Amino acid sequence: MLQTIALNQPFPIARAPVRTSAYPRLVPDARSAVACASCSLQGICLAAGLSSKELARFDQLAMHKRKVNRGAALYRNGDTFETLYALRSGAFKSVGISREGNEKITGFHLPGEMLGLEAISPGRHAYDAVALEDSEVCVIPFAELEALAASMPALQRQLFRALSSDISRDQGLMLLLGSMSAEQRLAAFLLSLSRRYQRLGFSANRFVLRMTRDELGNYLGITLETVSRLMSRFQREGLVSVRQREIELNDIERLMALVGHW
Amino acid sequence: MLQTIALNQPFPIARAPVRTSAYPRLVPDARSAVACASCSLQGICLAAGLSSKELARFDQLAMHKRKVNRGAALYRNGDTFETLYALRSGAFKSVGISREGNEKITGFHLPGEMLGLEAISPGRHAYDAVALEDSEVCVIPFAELEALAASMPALQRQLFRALSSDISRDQGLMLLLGSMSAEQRLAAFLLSLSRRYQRLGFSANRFVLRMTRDELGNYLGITLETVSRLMSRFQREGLVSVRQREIELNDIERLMALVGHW
DNA sequence: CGCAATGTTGATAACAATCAAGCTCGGTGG
DNA sequence: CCACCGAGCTTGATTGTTATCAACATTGCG
Repeated sequence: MLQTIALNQPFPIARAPVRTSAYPRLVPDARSAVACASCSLQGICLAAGLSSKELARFDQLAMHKRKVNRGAALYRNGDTFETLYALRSGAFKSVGISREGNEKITGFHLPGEMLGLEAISPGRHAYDAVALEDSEVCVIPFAELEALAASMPALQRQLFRALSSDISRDQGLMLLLGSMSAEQRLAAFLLSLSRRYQRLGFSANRFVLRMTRDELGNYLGITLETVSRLMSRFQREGLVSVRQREIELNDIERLMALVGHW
Repeated sequence: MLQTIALNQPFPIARAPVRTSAYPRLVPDARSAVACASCSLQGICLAAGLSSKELARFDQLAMHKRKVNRGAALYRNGDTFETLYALRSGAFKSVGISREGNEKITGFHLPGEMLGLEAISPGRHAYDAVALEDSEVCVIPFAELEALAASMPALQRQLFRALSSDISRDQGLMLLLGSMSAEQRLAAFLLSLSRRYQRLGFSANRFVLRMTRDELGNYLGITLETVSRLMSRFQREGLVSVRQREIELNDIERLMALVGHW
């Protein structure tokens, strides 16, 4: 049975341990509901806006769940694309790998988000999706989803929305990578995480990073040392409180000012 | 009547003038065909893969064309989203503008590409689409497109593909912005343009940039001075021949080596 | 013909990367 | 239970890339 954690408090406050595995997993819905109808992410995932009758049919399709352990891949670069995934609990990173072995992280994924959308067109995955902690996804066969969408306008629309918002998200990151200083990038990242956790029902100003400094820097296009220095500086200046991966945002206003209202 | 230009030779070779307006527009199909059936971009745009009967219905939908003069906007940040656009001729940039007035270019668009996809989910445009030269687009009302897609699997699939490949494209740019040196960014950009022109039936190693150094640098996340210096250096090293916006790639192999096989 | 926009090149400065050392914490094994 | 080990994190010193500031060149247009 899954451990219950209180909302608005995604990590224990007193003397919390540091290692990732020591933090409670990111589980928006403590009850391990199997049906979409009783899933806490219903309003966020593809199922949003479906009538109860439609939801039942969609449920059929997304019935199959899959657990992915920390460090394991949901899919890998080169795999043929057959299914989309909806993240139920846990967290993932998307990683591109060059022939030289350089890794580049293009995204972090929280519960309620779809994985695999970028592979529809080429028909193959171009990235690895690696679990940052023990996670669970709903498996959604794409061919059947397509067929269902054709007869269910609300679902078709949700799919378009999901794809479109992936594009928006990426363009936001492009702004970040292409025109912000290291300081602005980190501030923007913390603010964006804050919003995402809030949407999931967690606190907007206290959360636990799911990734290492190395992964974070990789994603932001800066080195892990720079991330570390900036965290320290933000703390010195009273913007945040940092204890390893536990983050508390103390002055969201000033963080936004740093980013400069992009 | 539109001016005819030879394929594989998108700019005149001898003593070409510099200003954009002096170059012939980017017009893959010299005949100003109105129907999709006779459009040279048929294999590239949404209409790809439709039967002739389906094409006729789609044609109805995309019948309306719109001309946009150089410097004018097709849509602006904040506009409500109602239609998608397929670029027939010319070129666009997508520009995000912050409250401080900083501009950030998130994409350049060539004929055959769709504009407006990122606005589906929020229902409003988050960027300006500005014509880099006199251009023409097909106007596609989204609500009707959605309805048509529901009854036309091939079209639905094309829409999914278009959305998905936008995501891929953005992620490619994120790799570029997040983990490449200025030199690698420019090389990668030139190679990517080369591929895109080739797909349109133009030469892969001779083309004309549609944007200023400023816009190019903005897009790549580097300054216009750096762009200029790198162009000069690439030329000194025999990688390319540059005369203002006319580019000839002399050593694609070495350019690819620079980028490092991302 | 001269002006405004665009592009090139040089000198200097700033930011972030790299290299390097040491610290913290949690897991592991004696 | 304690000591040690290693992954992850922090901090400092130095270097290098690219931004910034500045001057000048080119070209197309009015």
